[in-house]
Amino acid sequence: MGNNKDIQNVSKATIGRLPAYHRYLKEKEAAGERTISSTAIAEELHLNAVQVRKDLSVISTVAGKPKLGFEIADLIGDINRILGYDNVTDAVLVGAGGLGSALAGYDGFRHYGLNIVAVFDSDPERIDKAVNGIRVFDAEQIRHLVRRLNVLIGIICVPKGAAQQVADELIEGGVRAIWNFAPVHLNVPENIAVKNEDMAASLAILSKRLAEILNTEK
Amino acid sequence: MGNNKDIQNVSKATIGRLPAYHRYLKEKEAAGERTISSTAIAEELHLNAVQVRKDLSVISTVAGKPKLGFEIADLIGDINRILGYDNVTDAVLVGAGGLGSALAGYDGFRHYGLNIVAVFDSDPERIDKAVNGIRVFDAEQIRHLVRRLNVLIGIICVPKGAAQQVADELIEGGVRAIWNFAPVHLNVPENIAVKNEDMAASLAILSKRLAEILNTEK
DNA sequence: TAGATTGTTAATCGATTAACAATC
DNA sequence: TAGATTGTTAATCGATTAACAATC
Repeated sequence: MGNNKDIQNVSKATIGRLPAYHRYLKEKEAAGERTISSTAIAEELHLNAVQVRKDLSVISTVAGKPKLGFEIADLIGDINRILGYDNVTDAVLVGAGGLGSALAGYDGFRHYGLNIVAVFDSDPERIDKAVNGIRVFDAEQIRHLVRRLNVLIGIICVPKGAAQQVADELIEGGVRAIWNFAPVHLNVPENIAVKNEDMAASLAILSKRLAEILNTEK
Repeated sequence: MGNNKDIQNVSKATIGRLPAYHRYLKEKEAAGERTISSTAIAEELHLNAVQVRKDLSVISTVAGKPKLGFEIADLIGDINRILGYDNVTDAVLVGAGGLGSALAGYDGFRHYGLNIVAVFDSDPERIDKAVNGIRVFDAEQIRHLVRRLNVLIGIICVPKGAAQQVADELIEGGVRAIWNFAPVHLNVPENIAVKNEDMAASLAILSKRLAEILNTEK
């Protein structure tokens, strides 16, 4: 049903900017500041001030004050609540290769409310070892363990040939959201959320901007 | 000034979809198919067929044929050319930690025309070792080596506290595009392209979709 | 008070989708 | 030929930005 100020009533574009606001606000808070204006945020993050104000109006429970701006602590609290940063969500990660191990080893996810409870791999060399203190299980166990641990989020870091099958098994186990780092499109039922981390797409967009910049110089 | 069919005349949204088309077309080509319809692509990638057709019309040099569709080989060639997949661009990577090493170790970048020629780190333990056959240099050398190697793209995989300084040094060395994996906003001159790989933003968007899905079920 | 800053309505922009004629 | 499919114009949608009144 949902609170008026919850994640569902916030546009995808705004949601995507909230983590950047959060980081900046945390920085300012650590520096001892108490209030901040939309203008200041916009300037720092190279955004339009009206856009920042609109974003904040959608998520903030405490209005800003003309001349003063917003209470930093209030805004941080609002973003924490909307993005679920203060309640932990469990996830499993499949694929203990380079990227998978790096992600499992990244403690920063905790700040985003994400807790990786198990890692899976099919290589006997890796099974039963640990990555950053998280045990690596046999990939055969995915369905079984995901169900038992009642996990809703799965992170896929396997080579592209294995990704679809891993996705199927995660879903069979009960996962409802997949964060996919493998360079393939996954076919999943429509009641499953997928977010592709498409490095090739990012690189393409960077290349376009580079081409534009180099071109305007001539 | 630029060909009519080049990266600059293609919208950002379209550019972001090209890598997915490319992967799918390669798959079909490997399976021995010769032609493909926009409908088939749209169905597989869960896109709108008109959107696919429009994307293809912007990038293709050879028109599709009613009833038949497009020549797969032609489309692959067009995307290769537009995204620069068949000419190699050199890049350097800074930060040989978990994520940096994983990226340096990912040979898939070669297919995207990206060639990492040097890695930098400030940890003496890592300097002069190699990651995936790429030598790790002292981060002190960034400016010097980037200039000597004439590299235009820098990839940042250092902890957030070090990212801004690394960016500054890369730019001083002559880098014009930065692919930033550190969770910080970088301040750079406006003639420098930056693409932030913001994991927190991706996770936030995935969480939103998950919340929606779970909610419609009740 | 004067002016910086908020919050909102309206205008603009870019991207997606619908409708449909052209054609192999 | 009939029908699947392309290519394009117009309509819609979502997000950004401009304009401006409200207010601390």
